[in-house]
Amino acid sequence: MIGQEQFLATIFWARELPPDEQERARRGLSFRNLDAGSYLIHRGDRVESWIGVVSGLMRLGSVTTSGKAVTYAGLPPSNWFGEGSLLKDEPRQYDVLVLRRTQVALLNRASFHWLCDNSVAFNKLLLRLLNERIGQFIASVEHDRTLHSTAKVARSLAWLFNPVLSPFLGNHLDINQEEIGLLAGVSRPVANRALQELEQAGLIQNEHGGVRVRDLDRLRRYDG
DNA sequence: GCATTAACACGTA
DNA sequence: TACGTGTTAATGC
Repeated sequence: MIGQEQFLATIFWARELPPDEQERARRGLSFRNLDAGSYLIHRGDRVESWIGVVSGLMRLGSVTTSGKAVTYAGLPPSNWFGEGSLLKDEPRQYDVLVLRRTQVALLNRASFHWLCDNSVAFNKLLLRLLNERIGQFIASVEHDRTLHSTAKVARSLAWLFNPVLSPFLGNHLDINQEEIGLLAGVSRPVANRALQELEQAGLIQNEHGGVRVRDLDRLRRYDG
């Protein structure tokens, strides 16, 4: 089992719970290491746990009948997801692809439901995350028709760096231009040009194998 | 027109 | 050396 110190350092919501609930959550946690290119979840899988990204990068999406990959969200470190399927007790609705070597934390189903039934703090946490996701998806529907490639990249980055959904991420992330393209749904050359534009606009700073966000508010609102 | 793929040179870890 | 970046040419929607 994970130690108390590591628990508080790696699980962003740990400190929001009172000590007895922390203990219950800590006992329900386990960890897995995943290789790039593998799938953590396939659509239709049984739901076994609530999942948090400790390190690395994954992509939540699905594959259309014609075989085209569609991205719904990037999953950077400290992002927790999958509560929807747990709450509804239904099979997974999406695929989760591992983009680069990743470690995940798994809160088992029994602990998740115990916290839902007994912890006010945990329910507040879930409400906050769900509310933030609703905002993201509504904004996505609103803009999807009109966005050009640079704006798509800007929005994808802004989503990754959402401080409510990924509070431990800070303003830097190890992610290369190919991976940004995969998240934004554009090719690598287009991602490359978009990143240069966004850098010239002062919104981000490109680093070798990574990105630093300079102005998250403007990045979120960027429309070309 | 703009995007994609494939290929190349170059720089960095 | 292996990987990431920047760019171009050919091609497609």
